[in-house]
Amino acid sequence: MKVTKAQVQANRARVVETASALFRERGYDGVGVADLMAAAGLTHGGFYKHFRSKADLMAEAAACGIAQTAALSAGADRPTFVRYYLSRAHRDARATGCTMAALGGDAARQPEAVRATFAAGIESLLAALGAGGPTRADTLDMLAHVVGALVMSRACPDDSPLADEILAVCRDRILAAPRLAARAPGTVNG
Amino acid sequence: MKVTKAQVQANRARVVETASALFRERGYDGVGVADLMAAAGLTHGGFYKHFRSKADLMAEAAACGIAQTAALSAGADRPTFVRYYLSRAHRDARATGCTMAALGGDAARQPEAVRATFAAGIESLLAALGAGGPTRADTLDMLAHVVGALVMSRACPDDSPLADEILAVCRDRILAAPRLAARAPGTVNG
DNA sequence: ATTATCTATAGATCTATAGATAATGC
DNA sequence: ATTATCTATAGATCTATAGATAATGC
Repeated sequence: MKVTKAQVQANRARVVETASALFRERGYDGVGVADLMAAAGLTHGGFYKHFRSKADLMAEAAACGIAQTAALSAGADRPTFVRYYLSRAHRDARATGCTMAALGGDAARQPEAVRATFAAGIESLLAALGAGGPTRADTLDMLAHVVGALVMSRACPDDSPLADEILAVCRDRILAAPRLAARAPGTVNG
Repeated sequence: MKVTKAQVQANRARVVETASALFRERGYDGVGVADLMAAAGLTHGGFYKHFRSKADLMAEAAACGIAQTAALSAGADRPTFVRYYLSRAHRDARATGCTMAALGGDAARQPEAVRATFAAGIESLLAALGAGGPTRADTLDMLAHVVGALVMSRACPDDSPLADEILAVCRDRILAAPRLAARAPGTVNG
C-alpha cells in the first residue's frame, strides 16, 4: 500500500486540513484519531507515521486554521471584515470559520506548544488586519471584541433572539467607533 | 451509608459547585464523572441518584457558575468590573472566574439545554451589570468585549507579553470609551 | 531495501447501570 | 420500608504501538 512521496505529502496535508475543520466543529476532545483519519480517507494506525502525537497535530491544525482566516482577511477593509465576522453565516459555519473563536477556549487548556501557535496566529491576524493605518492596539482591541461576540452568540441556542442580538449590537457599535473610520497613513484624529 | 435529607441536599449542591469549578478549569470533556465525584468526596456510582446524566449536570453547573459571576458583579460599578475582569488575577484563576469565558466555546458544542442555560446566564449578567444607567446594548457590547479579551489572553502561553498586552489594551480602551462614563439615570450624552 | 499504510490489539479511559449495604424516617 | 451511597462491572470509547503488506525509489 505504499504511495509516492508526493502522495504522502498530500495525505499529510489532507489530515491537517481535515483536523482543522473537525476540531473547530467538535472541539479537540470531540474528535478521535480514528474519526479523523477516516474523514481523511485513511486508517487510524497510519496517523503515527505522520505525527508524533495528537497534541502535535493540534498545534499544526491550529496554525493551518488561523492562516486561512488571516489569508481571507488580508485584503478586506475593516468594515467588511467586521460585517463578515459578525454575520450569522460565519456564526453558523464553525468548521470553516475563525479558529480563535472556535478553539480559543479549548486552547487555554492545551500544552504550551499549542498556545504558542495561537499566539503566533494572533500576530499573523494583526499583521493581516493592520494594513492601512490603524494602530496595533486598535486592531487587537477590535479582534478581541469580535471574537467575544462570536463566542457568546454561539453559546446561545440556535435561532434564539439573543444570539442574533449579540451579533447585531456589537457589529453596529464596532462599525460606528471612530477607530474604524478609514484614514490615510499618517493622518491623526483626536 | 444512607444520610439525612439535609445531607443529601448538601452533597448534591457540593457536586454542582465542584463541577462548576472543575469544568471551568479542564473543560466539559476534561472531567469524568468519577473524577468529579471523588473531588466532591463521594464515589462515582452515586452520581446517578442525583442527576440523570452528565449533560444534565453540565447545565446546572453552568447556571451555578454564571450566577456566581452575576452576584459578584451586581454591586460593582463598571470601571471596577472591567478592571477586575481584565486583570491577570482573573485570567489565571480559571476555576473561579467567569464561566462564559471559560466554557463559552465548549457550550457551542453542547445540547440546546446547556446553551439555553448560557443564554439565561447572559441575561442575568446583563441585569446585574445594567443597574445605574447604561443601555442593554451598551452592556452587551462591553460584555462581549471583555469575554473576547480574556479568551484570547488565555489562549496565549503563560507569562507571554502578548497575553498581558491583550488585557492591557482592551482594559484601557473600554475604560476610555464614552459609554463607560458614569451618568445618572435620565442623563443623555451625545 | 525502504516505508506509507493497513489490520489488530494493548492498556487506559469513560458513561451508565446493577446489586449490596446500612442508616434515615415513616 | 425507603433510599443515598458504595462496589463492581458492562460496553464503548480513546491514544498509541506492533507487525504485516505491498508499492516506491534507489
